[in-house]
Amino acid sequence: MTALAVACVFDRSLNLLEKRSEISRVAFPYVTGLLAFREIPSIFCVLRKIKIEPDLFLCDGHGYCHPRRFGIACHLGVVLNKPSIGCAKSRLVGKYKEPANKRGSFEYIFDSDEKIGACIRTKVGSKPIFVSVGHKVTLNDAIKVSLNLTTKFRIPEPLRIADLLTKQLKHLPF
DNA sequence: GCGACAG
DNA sequence: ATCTTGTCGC
Repeated sequence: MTALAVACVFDRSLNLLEKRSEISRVAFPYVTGLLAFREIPSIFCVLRKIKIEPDLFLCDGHGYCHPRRFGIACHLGVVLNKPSIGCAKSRLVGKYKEPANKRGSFEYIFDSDEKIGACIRTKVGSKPIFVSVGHKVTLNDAIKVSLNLTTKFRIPEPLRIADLLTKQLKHLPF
C-alpha cells in the first residue's frame, strides 16, 4: 500500500512559504490509538524535503489527548525535538462540554480528573475541533496558536491547505 | 457483555 | 480514511 503525504510551511501571517509532497509505502494498518505507527513514516518522507526549518508543527491528529497520552502529534514532536500541536477533527478520548456557538469559545477535555486537551469552536455553526499538546508547548498556547491559524474555515489554514493539496494531487495523473 | 473508536 | 445520495446555505 502507498500513501501521499503533504507538508506546507507558513509564516505567522499565514503566507504559504513552501509546499512539498511525497509518495511512500505504508506497512502498518490503521489501529485506533496507534495512528503514529502508520503515518509517521510517510510524514518523515515528506518532511525531509522541506528546506525551511519550521519552529512549530501542527499535526493532523491528537497529541496528549490520547488513551496513552501520546498521540501522533507528541510522537512527531519528540522525534523532531520540535514544538508540536495536535489538532484533530473528532474525539478519541475524554469528556467535554459543548463549547458555546461563538468563534473562539472552548471547553477543556478531561479524562477522569486530568485535563488533556481543549474542544474549540473555530467557526460559528460548525462542529468544534480538538486541540492538545504535542511537544514543548502548553495547552493554552496550543489553543491560542490554533485559533490564530484559523480564519474563515473550521480547520486551521495550514492543515486545511495541506489536505486540499492532498486531494488535488490524488486526482492528477502524477 | 456492550459500545466507542484520531486518520 | 473512502464511498455516496440528498440537502442546506451563501
